[in-house]
Order: sequence, then C-alpha cells, then structure tokens
Amino acid sequence: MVEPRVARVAVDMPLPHLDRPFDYAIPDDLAATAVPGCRVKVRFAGRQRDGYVLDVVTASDADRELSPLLKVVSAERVLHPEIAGVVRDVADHYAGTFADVVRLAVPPRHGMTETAEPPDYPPLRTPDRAAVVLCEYPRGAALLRALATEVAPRATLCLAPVARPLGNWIEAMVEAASATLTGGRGVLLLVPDAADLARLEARCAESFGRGSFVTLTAEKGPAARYRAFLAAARGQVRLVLGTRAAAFAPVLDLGLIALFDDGDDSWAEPRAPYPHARVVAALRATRQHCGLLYVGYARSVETQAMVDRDWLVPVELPSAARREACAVVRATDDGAPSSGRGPAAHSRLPHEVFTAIRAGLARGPVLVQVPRAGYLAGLACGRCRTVARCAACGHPLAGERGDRGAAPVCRVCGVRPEWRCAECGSTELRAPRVGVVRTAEELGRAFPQTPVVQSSGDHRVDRVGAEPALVLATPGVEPIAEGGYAAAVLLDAELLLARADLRAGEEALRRWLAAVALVRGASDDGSVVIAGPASARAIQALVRLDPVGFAVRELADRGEAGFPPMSRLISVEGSGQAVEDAVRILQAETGAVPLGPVPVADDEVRATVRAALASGRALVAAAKAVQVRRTAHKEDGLLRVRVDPAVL
DNA sequence: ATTCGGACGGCC
DNA sequence: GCCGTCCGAATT
Repeated sequence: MVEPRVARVAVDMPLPHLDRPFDYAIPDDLAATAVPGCRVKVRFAGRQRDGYVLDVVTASDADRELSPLLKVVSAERVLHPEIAGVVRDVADHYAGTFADVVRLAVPPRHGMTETAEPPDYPPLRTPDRAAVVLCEYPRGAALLRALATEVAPRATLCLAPVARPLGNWIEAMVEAASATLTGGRGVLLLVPDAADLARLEARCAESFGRGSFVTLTAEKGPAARYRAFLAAARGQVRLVLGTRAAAFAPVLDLGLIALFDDGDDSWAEPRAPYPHARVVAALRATRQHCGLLYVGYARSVETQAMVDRDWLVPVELPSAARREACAVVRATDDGAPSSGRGPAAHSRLPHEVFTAIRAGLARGPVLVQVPRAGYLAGLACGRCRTVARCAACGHPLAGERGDRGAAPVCRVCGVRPEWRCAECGSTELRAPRVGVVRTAEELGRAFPQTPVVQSSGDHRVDRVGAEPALVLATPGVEPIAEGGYAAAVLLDAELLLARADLRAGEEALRRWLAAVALVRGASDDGSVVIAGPASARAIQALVRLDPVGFAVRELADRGEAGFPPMSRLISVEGSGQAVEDAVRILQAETGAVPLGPVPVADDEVRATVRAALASGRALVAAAKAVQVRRTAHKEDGLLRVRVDPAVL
C-alpha cells in the first residue's frame, strides 16, 4: 500500500505564468512534518525557493519525475486550506497571483515565537448581557439570532450618527461578536486604523476578558504579529481584532467578519494586487459561509450595490426615528462665490456658525471640523456649482494650475473638453474657494475665554472632557467627547466636495457623519452646522441624515457614467509601450473601449478599460492573460494592473 | 569540428 | 527570475 507521498506546493514566485501549484515528492524523513499549510523549501527552476504545502495527495498528474521537497521549514500549519482558497479567490478577483496575495495573508515567520511556549489565553467570557444597540434597529434582533445559530447572515448596518448607545459602533460590533461566539463560532472584527483598534480592544477586554482574544497588527513588531497570528491559526483564540492586514486572519470555524467604516481609504492595500478589505471580507463570506457585517455611519456605494442585488440585508432606522435620535443639522452657505479679495473676505465666519459655536459652548465642548487643504482641486460650474464632469467619460474634471479660467483636464481619458454645464448650460468654471477659517488663532480670538484643543494628523487627541472647549480637528482624527459634543460645525464643506475624484461627495459625507456621530442627540440639544453650498447633494444628505438615499443616487450616477461598482474598471499603468500593448490586447479580446492613456509621474502612463459587470470576469481574465504573456515572453517595462482602484 | 553566446521556453 | 538547450556564427 502506497502512503500519500506527493505535496502540492504553492511556490513563492510571483510570475503570472507560473501561478499554479507544483507537485513535489515527499521524502520519507519529511513525511511526518510535510502537512497541509506548512512552509517548505523546494527546488524550482534550479533554485531553492520558499513555498506552502497546499495539500498532500497520493499521485501527481505531472508527466515527469517529481523533485523532492528539500526541507520542511516547520510543521506549523500557517496556511489553512480554506485561507488558501480565499487567497486564490482574491488573486483571481484582482488579476493577481497567489504568491502576491499569500504574502498579505501570512505574516513573515518568527522562529523564536513559533518554538516558544505560547502565552496563556484564558477562555472568552461571553456575558449574558442584553444587546442594547442592534435590537433598536429593524432586523437587528433577527441578525443577532442568525449569527448565534450558524445561518451566516450578511448585512450592512447604517448606524444613527449620534453620541448615544444607539450610535455606538463599538457596541454594535461587540454585540454581533458576542452573539456569534455564544453560538460557538469564531469572530473577526476589522477596523480601519490604530486609534479605532485601541478603542475596540479596550471594549473587548472589558466584555470578553483581557487576553482572551488577540489583536493582529503589524504595528507592534514582527514577533507580536506572528504570536497573534499563531494563536488564531492554532485555534487558541476564537476572537481576532485587527486592521487591513487581518482581513485574512485564520480564525477557526469562522462565524462572522464585521468591518467598521468600509468607505475609509485605508482598506485599500497598497501592494499588488491592491485588494480592498471590503472585497476580501465579501469573498471570505462566500467561500467560508460565514456571517458578514459592514458597520458604519455612512453607506458606501459598494455596499449599496450589494444591497441592490440582494446580497446584503440593509439594517437602518427609519428616517424619522433617525432624525429624532440625532443632532439637528443645518447648512449655511459660507458666502456667495465672492469676487471680494483681501483678509476680510477670508476670515469672516458665517453668522450661523458663530452663533452655533456660542450656543454650544454654553452646554459643553464644541467640535470644529476643518479640512486640510491640498486635495487635488476639482472644478464646479460657476453658476450652479454642479461638479464639472468630463463629457467623454464622466469622471470629475481637474483644473490645471493657473489663474481663473484655468483649462480643465480629465485625468482619466486625457481630453481637454470644451466644457458646458449639463445642468444650467453655463460655460463658466470655478475652482473651490480657499478655507473660510484658516487657523486656530482666528477662532481662539473669536472666543477668547474658551480653552482650545487641537487634534490633527501629527498631533492626535483621543478624547476630551465634558466641559466647554473649542475642539479643532481635521477629518478622521476628531477626539471623542465625554457625554458627546454639544455642537459641531463643519467648515469648508465645498473644499471637501470639490475634489476631482469620483468619491468626493461620498467621502465628504462619510467624514461629516463621523463628526455628527460624536454629537449629542436633538433631545439633548445637540446641533450641527455645516458651512457650504446647501444645494450640494452630499450636504442635503447630511441635513436629512440620509446616507442611504445618497448612496442610492450616487450608485445610479455611477451606473450611468459606467464606473464601479456598476461596471468593472481596470487601470493599466506603466511604460508607454507596455500600456499600449496591454490596452490593444484587452480591446481586441473583450471589445472594451479604452480611456487614455494619460501621463502620470516618472515617464509612465495610465489607461483605463471598462466593462459591464456581466463581462467583468472576462475583462479581469484578459488582464491576467496580458501579464502572463508579458512575463512568459520576457517583455521589458513595468505594468501595474488594478481592478476597481479606489482612486484614479 | 569545436566552442561560444545569446535567445527562447520550461520550470513539478 | 534562472537554467538548460538549441542554433548560428566565429574560431581552430
């Protein structure tokens, strides 16, 4: 009787034309340690390389003598078969290779950590505490029941943005986790950044017990990262917390992936093949039949698309209940497109902003959200302020640096269109105004008796007390206020809106809602004032606290313009010749009409190819085939392929 | 006839 | 990527 003696190995070699498993003979002395998921060394193309054993089988279909495994690095199973499947799915979705994706999924080995006695992980406490957040939402209780009974529900929770339990995203995630863990399955909780992770970690320690779960993040060094990874892979913990890189964490018997704020741009992996954690989570939910929950104050256009095809269940309050629970939001135009120049025109606070701050300070801290300048400025109609879009491809136009009347240029297809506003017919374009409030000193002068707290990227403040203070923050780093802010003012809305980016409106609304979520509800006199053009769709959505309606309309716009998530879009970037060849092949094989190429930095160009969703798989497959051809024929020049990139 | 080198294609 | 092989041209 012949024992299983063949190892199917994923060799660490990111060449697209060699992106498949290779078989190796397992020598007798390695038979015990060469287990599925372990790291091995093999000889490939005459060179020693790393790899992972995907499977151990009895026979190979290779028509040649198998090379032997050279070495089993260790018998530790670091790439479980189901994670290997997810890695393959992600690689296929993004026209990438298994080797590239597995590097994102499995952290580098740390030998000392692996051989050391593992720390003691006490069992999870799953307190029998009633869920107070999710049960307030329609379908929330049903969601919790499904998570507890292995039904693997998929949902997107649009939280009411308010500093009350009803709007507490941490509580919502802990409740979903608790239900799943009580039902006996493992949980993966994902957040976009380190500050959110610290807050979630503290709350989980309180609820489930310190040390009973792990936090998987690269920030604490390779040993800590690998220790946490091993605890999950060995099944020593059933709850894993983490940021982007933890989206692949090998939680055993996974019952739930919950992901907070999927619109945050940090979910996009900067390394090839540039997967987005939202997509990784969705692919895992499909393959692993686990629950999936997106949590946020905003609704991303992507998750709305999943709702529309009945793949996700929407969970949100009816709009009347939401408005009743949250702060009252008003918009005040921060000045007409003023021709006035000089300091006075720039430093004048809109009256309503001033009064809102003054009224808020009487009752507690007031948040002032001030966006940083320096985005790539987009253009708007000079008369009606509708965002100026390229007539050829629908992408927002950017203004080339210069004085007023600067030539508009499309960064996607490269045309310099004769622009005319689709709404009002005007041909007058305008760039966004510079900020109304430039400095903290300016506001400090306006409210001289009030303490001023500043939080920004380089100097982050985590929380402030309940006493009156002016809290100035850039979007994304707002401190939490004890008991909630009495008021918030959102300045320079137009600056955020007028980026030459498809997602400008969505992104602005997401950031504003995050600020509103830190403010007390209307019944506690919480109020928010946003300074910007009240006619803008995103501002209207904020005033009505209706991110879902906004996402529905944005999605419809994307559909009309042929952009993701209603189309599949591939960007091809690299040397002119490589891009030209790639685009020609993609066009020939799929019939897709390319946009561009347009020059980008360093002598490189970028072209964009779009296809209807129905033929998206074919487009992605063709893009992979282009790379296979390139590397197999050793063509020179670089070619980066991105599927549905977050920004163009 | 023999050696050298560069291009090409397979890699388990 | 890297190596091995195959073929043509240069060298003896």
